[in-house]
Amino acid sequence: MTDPTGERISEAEHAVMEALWTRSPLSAGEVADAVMQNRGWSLATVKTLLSRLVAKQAVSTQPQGKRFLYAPRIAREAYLGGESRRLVDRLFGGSAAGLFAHLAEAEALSQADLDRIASLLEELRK
Amino acid sequence: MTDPTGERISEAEHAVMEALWTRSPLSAGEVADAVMQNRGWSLATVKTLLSRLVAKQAVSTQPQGKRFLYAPRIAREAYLGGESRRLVDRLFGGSAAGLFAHLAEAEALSQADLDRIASLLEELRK
DNA sequence: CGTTCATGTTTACAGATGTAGTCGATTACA
DNA sequence: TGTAATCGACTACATCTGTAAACATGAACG
Repeated sequence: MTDPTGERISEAEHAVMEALWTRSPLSAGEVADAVMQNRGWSLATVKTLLSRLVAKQAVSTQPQGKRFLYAPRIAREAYLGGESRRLVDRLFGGSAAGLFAHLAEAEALSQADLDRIASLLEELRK
Repeated sequence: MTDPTGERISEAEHAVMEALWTRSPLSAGEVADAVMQNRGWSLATVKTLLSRLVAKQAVSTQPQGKRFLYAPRIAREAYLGGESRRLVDRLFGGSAAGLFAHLAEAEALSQADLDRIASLLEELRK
């Protein structure tokens, strides 16, 4: 529902989504400003990405005078969930614990991560 | 190190890698047999994917008579690590705990996941 | 020895992606 | 009111991906 068509959002498009999740609605120019700080894109590129996102129904437009204001149509949470699940399914046979175990073994977990996870766990099991 | 060039492995290519991680070295035909069970690929497709993986230095070849035997050049662990890290970096600002929190909130964690993670945690903090 | 089978190599081709330029309409400023 | 700055739409184009056919060649079999 939050992802009507299930169309995939590409890496570059995702950067644009992040801008819109941070603040919206925004005009194309504003999105470009926000995004150009990290990626070095030209305004033209940002406009293309916005069009594609609109086509994918991931972003909605609302006319303001003669311009458009763009806003996300899919929630960040839903996107994160989809991507996370896809990874867990593809690489760890759907087991989130598998992913966790892997991160643990690879020592990819900081002490802060461990503390935070421990407290979340406690929450969940209470 | 285990990924000399850092060339990305695509989704389809990954399926071939899984076959080789399961058993190797294998001839192209054997890979095709293994992989065709899940994906419905033709032998031609598998051969293309193998070539691309060889080009990407993700798979090595060793001549056997007139044909090649293919084997993974990058360890599965390294691949999983790379992909997991990429996701965590891109979507959760590098915080594995962020990913965990998300999975937890999305109720994407089964009781088994929780138990397993709890015991892993205990291990780690001991 | 000729024919078929398996294989690696080459070529193909449509769709997705990254990155951007051009153009016509509009708006806002001088 | 003329002119420059904006903006959306369209076009461009190289690369990557998914999917596969065609071809050449050597091997195995009859």
